[in-house]
Parts: sequence; C-alpha cells; structure tokens
Amino acid sequence: MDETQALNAFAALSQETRLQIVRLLVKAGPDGLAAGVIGEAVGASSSKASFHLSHLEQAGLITSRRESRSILYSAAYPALAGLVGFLMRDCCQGHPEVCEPAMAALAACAC
Amino acid sequence: MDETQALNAFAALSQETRLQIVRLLVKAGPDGLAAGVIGEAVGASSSKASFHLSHLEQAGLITSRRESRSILYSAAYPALAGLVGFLMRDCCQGHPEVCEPAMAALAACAC
DNA sequence: CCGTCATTTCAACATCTCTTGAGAGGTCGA
DNA sequence: TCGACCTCTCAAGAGATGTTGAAATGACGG
Repeated sequence: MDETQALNAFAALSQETRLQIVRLLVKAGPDGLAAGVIGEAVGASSSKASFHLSHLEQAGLITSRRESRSILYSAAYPALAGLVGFLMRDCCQGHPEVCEPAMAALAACAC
Repeated sequence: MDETQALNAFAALSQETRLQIVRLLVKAGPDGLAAGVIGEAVGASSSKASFHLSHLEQAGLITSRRESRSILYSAAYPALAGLVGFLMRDCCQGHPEVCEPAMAALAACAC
C-alpha cells in the first residue's frame, strides 16, 4: 500500500455510513452481504448505500460480485491489513513508541 | 478509541498535507518539531500548516507544547496505536482473515 | 415477453473543507 | 520599550463531498 492508496482508504473510512459498512462487512466474513441488506443495516436509502459502497470499492476496501439478482459485497481483508501496515511503517526508525502499544493491542486479539 | 474518535482520526489522515505531517512527526520521535519546520518540510505556508496542525491536534493524533518562541508538535503515539487497535477490533469474531495478514505486517516490523 | 425485484445512475442542491492573504497575539534580545 | 520572530486567527472564495428522489439497467419467474 502506497501513500496515495492510504489517503483514499482513510478518506473512505472518514464517513460514518462507510465506516459502519466496513465494520459490518468485516464481521460478516468472506461471504459478504447483499447491497440491500447492508443499506437496511446502516439505515441508508438504496441510492445512498450504493453511493457509499461504490466509494469503498473504489478505495479497494471492499469487493463485489453478482449473485443472481443481488450484488454481494465483502471486506477486502488484505487491503485492511495493508492499511494497518502502512500506519506502522515508519514507527521503527529508532523510535518504537508506536509499535509497542500496537503490539499490545494486537496481543489482545484472540487469533 | 470509540467510533467517533476513529472517524475524526480517519478524517484527519485523509488529507495529503496532514498525512505527511503525521508521518514526519512519527519519524521525528517524541521530541517533536516546531510548526515552522513542519510547514517548510511539507511545503505549506504558515497559515496552511497551522490549519492542518490544529486539525490533527483536535483529532488527538498530535500534541503541542510551547518552547520559547516556537510551538513544538509531536506524534500522539498512543492515539495511533488506538487507531490500529480499532481497525482490528472486530476481526476475530470467528473470522481471523484480517488479523493474519496484519500480524505478518507487524512481524516485519523490527521492534 | 412482461412484471417484479435489486441495484445503479443521474442531476440538483446543500454543506463541508481547503486555500489564501492580511493582520493580530505572544515571546525574546537589545 | 522597541523591533524581530514565530505562530495563530479571521474572512472570503473555490472546490469537493454527501443527500435526495426520480429514472434507467439488469436478472429472474411465469
């Protein structure tokens, strides 16, 4: 992930509806959810949901596939991991102050 | 870090000048840098730099302290770690797909 | 082929955000 | 105190972004 991609990813995540969608899809797992289901879950009209889903897909944070009449969206896990990596990229140049607490946060993660 | 804080943090990081500033300060270490030095480093006028520094401080990503005539800004390392933690909070609910690549990214980190 | 369902596209509008330049506020040395 | 230095504040304008509702597209069953 380069700086431009990170910029787009941060912009995509800086909007409440979009952040809700990403978190919903991360929880939903690789199978994903239909656009209509997502819109209803976050309380957005169909056109509003579509607008934000496009934005997230453009930013590379989610992917889509058609399944008969529905379009299923799912989280792009590698992109999210890349974003985490980007945030931590410069932390070790003699100053481990970022890494240490992040490592602790990660250790609390049960996977 | 709650969802509102994360939203503000992502908004703060979604602007090129501000992302440059954060990365510069992360590299600079806990001592921080003066506003003028930062502005020059990222090619911003004094008022532009001040605008973005205020924005970042408001978002909790950097802190400031006066040192005689200068105002020194430094990275808020715990807040950045909190953001990493937030990104990874929901990943382990039966779906370790985010954690695994992020763990790998972290392992490449030499601290 | 037709009606229905699921989603996207479009244009218009309101709103937020960034940039710019001029000026004001503290801080220090002479 | 005066002048120089460093930074912040303010108002105005340009541009980007989000919302809305109506219409268009594509897929399926009868």
